[in-house]
Amino acid sequence: MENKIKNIKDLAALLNISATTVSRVLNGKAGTYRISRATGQKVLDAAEKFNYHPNRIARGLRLEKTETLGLIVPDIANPFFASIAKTIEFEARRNGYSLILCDSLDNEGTEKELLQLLAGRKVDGIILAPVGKNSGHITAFTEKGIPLIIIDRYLPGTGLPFITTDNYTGAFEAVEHMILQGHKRIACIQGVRGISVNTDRVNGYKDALKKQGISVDHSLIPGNDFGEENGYINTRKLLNKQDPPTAILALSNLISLGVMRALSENNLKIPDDISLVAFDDQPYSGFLSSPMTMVDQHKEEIGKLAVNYLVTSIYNQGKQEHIEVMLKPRLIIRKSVNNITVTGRQ
Amino acid sequence: MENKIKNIKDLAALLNISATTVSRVLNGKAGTYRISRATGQKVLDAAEKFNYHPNRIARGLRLEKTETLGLIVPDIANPFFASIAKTIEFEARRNGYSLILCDSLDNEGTEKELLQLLAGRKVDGIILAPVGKNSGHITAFTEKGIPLIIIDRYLPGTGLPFITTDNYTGAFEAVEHMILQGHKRIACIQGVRGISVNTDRVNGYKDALKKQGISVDHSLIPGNDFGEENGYINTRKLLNKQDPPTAILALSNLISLGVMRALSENNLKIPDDISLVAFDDQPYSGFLSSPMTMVDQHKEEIGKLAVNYLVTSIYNQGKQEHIEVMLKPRLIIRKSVNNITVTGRQ
DNA sequence: CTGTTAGCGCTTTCAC
DNA sequence: GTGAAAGCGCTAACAG
Repeated sequence: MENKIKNIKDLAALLNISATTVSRVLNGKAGTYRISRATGQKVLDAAEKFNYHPNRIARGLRLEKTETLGLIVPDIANPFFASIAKTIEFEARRNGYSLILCDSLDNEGTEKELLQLLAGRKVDGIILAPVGKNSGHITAFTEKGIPLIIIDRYLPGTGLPFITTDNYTGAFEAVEHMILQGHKRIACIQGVRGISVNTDRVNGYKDALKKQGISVDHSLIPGNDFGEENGYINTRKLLNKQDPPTAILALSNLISLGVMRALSENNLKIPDDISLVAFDDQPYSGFLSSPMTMVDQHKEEIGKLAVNYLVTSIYNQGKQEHIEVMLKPRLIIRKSVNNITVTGRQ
Repeated sequence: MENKIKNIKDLAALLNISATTVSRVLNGKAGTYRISRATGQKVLDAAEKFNYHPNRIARGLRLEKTETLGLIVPDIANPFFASIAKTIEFEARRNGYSLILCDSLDNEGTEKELLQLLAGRKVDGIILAPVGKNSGHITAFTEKGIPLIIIDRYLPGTGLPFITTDNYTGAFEAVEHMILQGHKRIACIQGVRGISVNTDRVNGYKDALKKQGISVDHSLIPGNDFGEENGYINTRKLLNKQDPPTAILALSNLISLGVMRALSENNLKIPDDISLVAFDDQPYSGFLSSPMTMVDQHKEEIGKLAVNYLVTSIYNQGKQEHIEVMLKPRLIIRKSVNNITVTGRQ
């Protein structure tokens, strides 16, 4: 029992057969090579007994594939990306892949380095939730031939395949909901300007307004970051206006946290004093000071589709089909939007 | 520019030098081997120009180290583990390591498989946030010689090194805080029984009670899971008692979400009708229906210490120093505990 | 200061 | 049915 079986040769020597045979059996090719049942079983038993697992590094070198996927997200502590990471890890493993997790810290330079790093580590595919508006480093990278799929955001005009949420519709429906509750002065606190997710949401917001004959007031569309602080600062500014909004659409869950902080500092209650809808439902969304109406994205679906796409691309020797998927979001109506049609409040 | 430089040999051939020299320069050993400035620069320039990065798989095979760390958590979508993963990824990368992320789905069998998987992938070290009470598969595993550190929970009597929070003190101080606010009937909704984190917290709870001369009522210590549902069900049961508690200590953030759900279904307000303190502060904790008083763990510190420990162990050829670290938690007092000393409410 | 050679552990021709 | 030998890309001994 104390024999040190460190590689396939040791095992082969022990059984008085060749490494080749052991390799074949262990890879389930006993049939293909017509290896006798006796030999096959002998190998399997020994591997089991000595708890031998082939060295996947050596295997990777030889096969020129590592059965590893890379995942780059801007912030794994953000519950949105954490949820996505969970389904991706699960799906990857189900398909025999391991996941190298990289956090780009919302920094484009880091993102670029990370792509290089993953290339050096010979991952078989990459799932990227990109940071910013620039995509030069990504398109340059795809020339290396490693399959890559963009999630969450997409980079228009680059031809990079992506899976994302139909953010336009998400915002449109959220705003329409608020309008139906009587709101006319609706603010929209933006995330990073110029990136697809944000642009689409803002456009959905504007179009919903226009459709109802409400003109767009650009002073009601501040902000330039998906973080909490941006929500806080801009809510304060909005509240200081002579004609403050009766409702706010927060373009991320973190922004909504900042909105709530500013509101509570001003002793303003949701939804009595002001209404709020935010993007991306979280487990705690229903338990906030006012259970929050949210635009929910299909995080599971995004993760599944991304992995499947990559697995298929890898199977086809890296030939990537171009796909553009936009999943319809879902408006979860809770209690953060006040109906002001009757009372005419504010 | 269209030369395909796919390995170190190609680059060497192009420059009419040996692969050895290229390797040495690229590994920063030009000095050690007294390689001429001219040659050194030539190599660096060419690598830059052709954007050549050595194949780390081949390197890993040769060096018998992959510069990869494995991280196993029970649920990466749980913000507690997501936060920890973030600092671990950051610290790992800072030390030149990449992170393979594994989610054990709170399942011990999966955890065991994952350990095997990581061993096969020849990670240089493993950070494990274990699932359950059993540790046989872990101690058996450490014999393989891969440095491993336990975080979050610890396994008493196994001699496995760990970094965790002083959960006893965390619970003790939380309960003491509630008692000072006049509470005497304080419930404690447990996570998984028998694991260190839970046991320590329950003991801290009991001892705080005893210290103040309050006897422990075992019917007030229900529960057996860290999830939301457990919090929900047991809160309902507690509320149905003829003598319900005036305060609840929830032993996880997810449990507290379940508590809040049950409370809101019964139209009970925090803290007016019932007080609540929970473990593990989250970004949203301050924005809940009542800003919640929380026992906060030093997630960053845990991540940093774990990586540093592993890096040191690896540096020392896998000789692991035995460490047991218990970080003092911090009670963040917000508004979810009512002072009932004066009114004598309930 | 630089190069030749061997070998990490695996799989895959090719041979019998 | 099975095995010997070559080689994936890299680096460490051993030369010189």
